[in-house]
Amino acid sequence: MPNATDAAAEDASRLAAELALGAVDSLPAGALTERLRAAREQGRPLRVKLGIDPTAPDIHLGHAVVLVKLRQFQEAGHRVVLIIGDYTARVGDPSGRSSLRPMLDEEQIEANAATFQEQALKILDRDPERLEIRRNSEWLEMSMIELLGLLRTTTAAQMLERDDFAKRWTAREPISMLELLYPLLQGYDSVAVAADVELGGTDQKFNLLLGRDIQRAYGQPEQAILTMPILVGTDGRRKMSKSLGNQIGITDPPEEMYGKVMSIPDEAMAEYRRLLIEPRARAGEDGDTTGLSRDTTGLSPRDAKHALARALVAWLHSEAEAQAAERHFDLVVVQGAAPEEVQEASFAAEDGMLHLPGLIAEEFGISRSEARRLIDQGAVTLDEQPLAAGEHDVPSVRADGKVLKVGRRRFRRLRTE
RNA sequence: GGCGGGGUUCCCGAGCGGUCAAAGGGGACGCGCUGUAAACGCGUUGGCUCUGCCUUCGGAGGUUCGAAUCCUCCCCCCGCCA
Repeated sequence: MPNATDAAAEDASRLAAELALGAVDSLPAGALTERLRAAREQGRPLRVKLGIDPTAPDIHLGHAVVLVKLRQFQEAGHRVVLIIGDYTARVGDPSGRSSLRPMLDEEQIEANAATFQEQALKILDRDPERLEIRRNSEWLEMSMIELLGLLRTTTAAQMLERDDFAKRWTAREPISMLELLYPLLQGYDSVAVAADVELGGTDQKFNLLLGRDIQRAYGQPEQAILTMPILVGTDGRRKMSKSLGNQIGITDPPEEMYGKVMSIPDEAMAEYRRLLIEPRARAGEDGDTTGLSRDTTGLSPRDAKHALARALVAWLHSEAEAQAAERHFDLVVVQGAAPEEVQEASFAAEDGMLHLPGLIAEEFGISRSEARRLIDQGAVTLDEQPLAAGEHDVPSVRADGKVLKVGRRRFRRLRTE
């Protein structure tokens, strides 16, 4: 016979399972359930922490994986504490990379922090009951004596447990003091906001767990942690990251976003869908009326990828823009035709001739040499007619009014002055 | 403090007196193919007034007919021992 307490317990564990869906790890076992139960007893929502360092100006789909999960917590009535790591960004976390990243100056961090916040709100529910945004300079701007107190919580041996540190240590590669300090500061963030749960990518596992130790040292209940898979970038192999140039920014313009999604390898589609589309479809908040984001089983890979691209653009922009982006893709990329709108470029002819390398270099910001090479490689056409190798000058009458196409996606409509 | 390794073209990395605008890989770009800006194949990848000329191999000088390669000084990075 289940009494009220048992029923509540069962409820908490069911909810925990649901919230952990899609996560790689929910640690330690049972912790999330326990935190849920404790919060319920105290009649308050969970405080779910995510820290993002504004080291790059934009949020990409890799970040979005975690943000989508946070959104799920919000939908369940909990409170997200988003920490903009304006202070930690100056330290540089090496997680998942093998070298120190450069320290950023204040100005740059400030600019990044502003756009980060704005972009995160595209995904999160901004209701102040559900969202608290903090900057860790609020508490990390601490005195030396406080810092010493923090340092006391951890040993060098503990730090060297971390995988990337251990590797670099054995390989005799440099490990900076700053990097060693980073996880402590992140852990202190958890203390400062009294986090019940902290999310992060799997590369954050060590830092997240260390946060528990630090909370304990400060006499706080320890946070449960949830690690989310690292989304692969458009190359389909390495993690999505700005510095690898394989990222899809959540504010990328519709056409660009659509194209980038279409460029991911087939094998990566399922992961994108599972981490970005399905959680929202389940929650019924993706605003999708076409059903495109739901079931793609049975579709050809091409159609499935189109559906994915469309769903993502519809999510981060709008359904109308997604449709437009799809048309643009079919027209320009698949058919290789000029887009509906082509920018004009006027030119002055000399002796009735147009010198193309000069014009191309100017219009597209490349060198004349490169422009010449493109012509010689048959990459330049006038109204679909390829220019021959060495055909660098053409009679202006042959160019006037025509659509100049350079490579696959650069177009201009030519006009004589 | 002592010893050693290193700074090369977008990135990694070879070169160690001429045949070097400089191997190889990555990336990017182009063409072909294709369901796709996937995969695969081939090609291009310093600039220019382009069968030649100019600029480039941490910086400044020097040796030489000739230097990324040798010498001097300087700047920067890294490891080891203490």
